Amino acid sequence: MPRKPVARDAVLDAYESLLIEVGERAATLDAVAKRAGVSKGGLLYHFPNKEALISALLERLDELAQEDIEQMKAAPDGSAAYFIRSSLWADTPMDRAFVAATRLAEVAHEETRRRFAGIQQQWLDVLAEDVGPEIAKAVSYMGDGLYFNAMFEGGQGAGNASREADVDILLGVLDRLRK
Amino acid sequence: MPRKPVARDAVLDAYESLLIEVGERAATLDAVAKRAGVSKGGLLYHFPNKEALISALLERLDELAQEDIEQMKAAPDGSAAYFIRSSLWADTPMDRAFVAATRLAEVAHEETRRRFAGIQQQWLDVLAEDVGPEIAKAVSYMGDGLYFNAMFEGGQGAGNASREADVDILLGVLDRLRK
DNA sequence: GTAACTATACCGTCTGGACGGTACAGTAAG
DNA sequence: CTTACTGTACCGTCCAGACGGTATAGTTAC
Repeated sequence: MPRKPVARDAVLDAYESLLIEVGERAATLDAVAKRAGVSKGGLLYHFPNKEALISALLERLDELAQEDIEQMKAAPDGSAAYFIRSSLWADTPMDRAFVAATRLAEVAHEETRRRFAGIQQQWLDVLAEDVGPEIAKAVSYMGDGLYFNAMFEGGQGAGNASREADVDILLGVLDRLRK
Repeated sequence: MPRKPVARDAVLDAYESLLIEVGERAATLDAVAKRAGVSKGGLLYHFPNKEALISALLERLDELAQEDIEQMKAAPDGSAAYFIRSSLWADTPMDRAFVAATRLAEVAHEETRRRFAGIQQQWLDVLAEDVGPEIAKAVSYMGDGLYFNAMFEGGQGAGNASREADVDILLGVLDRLRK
């Protein structure tokens, strides 16, 4: 069999990084190829057009989201606590895929928006099992807020320490609500 | 005296609308001029370049934010409740300016990000006076979450009715926290 | 086992179109 | 006469995508 397509993953990773760090506008095919250490021709060999690149990213997001939801269900201190903790930017594969996709949703990319809605609904369902539908909503919005802020920091922000403190505060608030 | 510069505001409004509906990428100068019913030459008469257009938008945002914070302080049922209610997308001038500016922050526009951080801090301070620093954080993140979702609906979303119900839920949760 | 061939995994260059911005001549209203 | 535009023509740059070429790994045939 022929050699493995090492470039494919490199390109996807590079696209993700650029979306996070410099936004959709600057994540051009040239920039992606350069960051991935691949020629533009090579990039287009794997992804015939930009839409294909986006599709692959969304595919990856879906996979990671499914894994995440499994872990959430199995979390020892409840899915709500897990959810809040995991909404903090921690540079995990899931975080990266999520924030990268956020950039696309912002640019009014319909397919991306639909995927997001789906994932959010799944999260909400799992949360509701843990804390009931009302608190689930509150927790869900807090998590979104955390992501909203992570967006503005464009990757490993300086405000990481203070955000960690915020997560502890939110977990405290959650405890108060549980009673 | 010469006639008033009616085109200036029309251009700003158009830019705002396009940012909200189709994102930063598609909000080109040509598109803005067309939406505003103004020639491109006319647009560039008022705003010599795109950066000037952005500055004017941020100026408008700051003005509206100051007004909003005043109203928040004066809210009869407390600033936290006011904040949650006002975080729902209601197509107010403030909402429009805020979400439009969000689009720019996403594209890593530094000045916009700085302005956002400032406004958020002011909100947080006012909230803390009402409900204390911990709950203020929770409320602040819930509000951000609400905006985060408004972004994805790109203006008057279909999910408006269900979002209104969510606001009621969040207000209920807030009441539980207040005790 | 080696020559002929095929498929995969790339590289590098080019082009057509869009976009930001300039320039400038003209017009209409106060 | 000035302000507030319209309209068009144009330039430089950037970008998505097309295209032609190359290297190498497996496959078949003898």
